[in-house]
Amino acid sequence: MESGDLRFFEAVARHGAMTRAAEELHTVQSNVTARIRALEQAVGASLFERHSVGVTLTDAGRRLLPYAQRVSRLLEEAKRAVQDDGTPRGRLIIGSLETTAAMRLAPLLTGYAKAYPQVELAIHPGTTCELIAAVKQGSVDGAFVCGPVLDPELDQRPMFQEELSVLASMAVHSLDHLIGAGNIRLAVLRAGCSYRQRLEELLARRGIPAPRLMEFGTLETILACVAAGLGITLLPRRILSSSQFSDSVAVFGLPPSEAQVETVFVSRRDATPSSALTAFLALAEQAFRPGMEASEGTVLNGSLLRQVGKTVLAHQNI
Amino acid sequence: MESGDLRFFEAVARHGAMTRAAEELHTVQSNVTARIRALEQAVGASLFERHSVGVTLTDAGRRLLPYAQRVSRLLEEAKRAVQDDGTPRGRLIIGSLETTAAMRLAPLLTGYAKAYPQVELAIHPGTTCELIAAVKQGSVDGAFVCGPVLDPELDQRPMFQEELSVLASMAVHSLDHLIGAGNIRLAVLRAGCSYRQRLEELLARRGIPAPRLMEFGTLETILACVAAGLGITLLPRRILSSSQFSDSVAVFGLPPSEAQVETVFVSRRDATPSSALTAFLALAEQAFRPGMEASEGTVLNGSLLRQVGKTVLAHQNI
DNA sequence: GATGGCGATCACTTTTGGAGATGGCCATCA
DNA sequence: TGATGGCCATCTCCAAAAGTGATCGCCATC
Repeated sequence: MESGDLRFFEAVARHGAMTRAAEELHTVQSNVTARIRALEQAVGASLFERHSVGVTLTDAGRRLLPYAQRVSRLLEEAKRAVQDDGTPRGRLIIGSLETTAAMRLAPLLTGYAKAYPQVELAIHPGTTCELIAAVKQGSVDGAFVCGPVLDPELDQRPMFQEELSVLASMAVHSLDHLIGAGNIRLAVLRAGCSYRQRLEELLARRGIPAPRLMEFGTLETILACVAAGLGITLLPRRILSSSQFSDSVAVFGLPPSEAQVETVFVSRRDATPSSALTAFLALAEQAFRPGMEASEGTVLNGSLLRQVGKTVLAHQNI
Repeated sequence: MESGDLRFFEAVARHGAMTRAAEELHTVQSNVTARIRALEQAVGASLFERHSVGVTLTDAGRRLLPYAQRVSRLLEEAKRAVQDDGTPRGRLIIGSLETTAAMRLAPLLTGYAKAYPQVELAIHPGTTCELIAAVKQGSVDGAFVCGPVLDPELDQRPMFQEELSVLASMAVHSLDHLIGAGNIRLAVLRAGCSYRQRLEELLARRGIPAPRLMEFGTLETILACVAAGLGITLLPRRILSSSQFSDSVAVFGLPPSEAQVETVFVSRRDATPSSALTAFLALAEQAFRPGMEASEGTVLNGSLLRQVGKTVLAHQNI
């Protein structure tokens, strides 16, 4: 069994059709057929059921599929590892909740970009769910998400606590009052947003059914709509401090048990982190957890990191 | 980069010479040279330093090597997974401390062999160190070793407690007496034996330097020599109950903190266990930890397992 | 300075993979 | 019910890749 065959296999499985897989693989259908047959012979089991239109995986095929994916990931990682001589370089894609990106990341990112100009840094926004999937699938190297994350495939490092508050228009004088009104709308960033879920749970505990949603593309729009009285939202209180709306929305604190959320940085447990990621983590931990030692496995880069760390720390409280 | 190239690479790295690697790979040297060159081109780094005699890995090569090994392991596992339809079959190699094998495994093994006649079961004896290395390397599927095992690559399941005792000849009336004598010898199974290490620590805590060793191939020889007054040893007390020497050696108990050792079953965390291994674990847990639920991930096989479980339980206290 | 071990290179052969054409199967639809 | 279209299997042909064996050069060793 060769990794090349598995690439063919994976593409066929994904498309459910050899003809379309052939296109993706830049080859012809007869070829795909032949290699799948060869693979089936090599493993001694039939992998697809052939139908008049398309193919579907057999049980054996379903067992093989995750391995095909793991092998190709591993080969990619191997290539990166060979090229990674310890100096951070190449692409580094960091996922982040939009709120985290807005409130926390700017100084860290500028510090990192300055320290490691050879790294092409990209931020990929998303919800906790989306980002966890992206990390597991390998399309981002790591992500700041709403913790705790229990997934055994993922490494989780606590970064900082956020205090969530309910935001409403200035016309709202108390949450009870609002709840009494009965016609609440939630302004959320995205349907899968973890803060939305929390807000719904929070309302549910107070006996209020899940209200209607309004989805917005950006934090600013949400705040504007909340200020205008179109709905309420749940967001880290800190988001207001860097916002023009800090004086135009009412903030309702929550009991600590409901207000405190931990933001964690997750990354694949099984993948050896690239130097670029290692350096990022070192900076992030210095920025967000200055009292802590760098965790085990974190390769420090001597004076450079410490110096950058200080820069980041100085900027942190903007 | 293809898995085939990595096989070549790994063989060359292991032999430190292309010519000898070629032999192992059933091909000629020129071929190996060519494929290594191709691989180097594919990853964009040179992997070996060529010397007049043999080759050595470059830094980049050293980074690649573990991936080469992981890829080939993964491919093998994939093959097994495809062929594994849920019915335990094929080869299952279980590592075990010799004492554990002697005292505990017989009923479990006979029960397993009866329940799953299609599995070719093999027991691979060794010390804790050796067995852990063997599990990590994949040459055994799992092993009973002396716990705790902290290795993050390994899954550890507690199985049972042993009570260690110091064994000496009947002429020895107290340990203090023995220690005073000053000319102790330790009879051990193997230099890497974890019980030997414990015994040395135990003596060290009492201010006695590491004494001379006598190595023996089998438990019976050790016991015979201890009985004959040639030395002392540290072994699970239970070993005597199934031994002809139970009346001819003196047993010295130890305080619980030193006496209690946990035997655990370790297996690779990253490898999906074969059906044969899963079934083995289910039986082992039923045999050794009858009060416990089968742990998560353990696939039970309905009535068959329960029935076999009872059989094993009935035999357990031989 | 002869020897032996080992890698690089080259010309040559064999094997494998890929391309393109064709045929068969089957669901769909007129 | 026959035409159509989508899809897979098979076959032949060709090109690329992998493998072979002979030879050369390097260098440590004796």
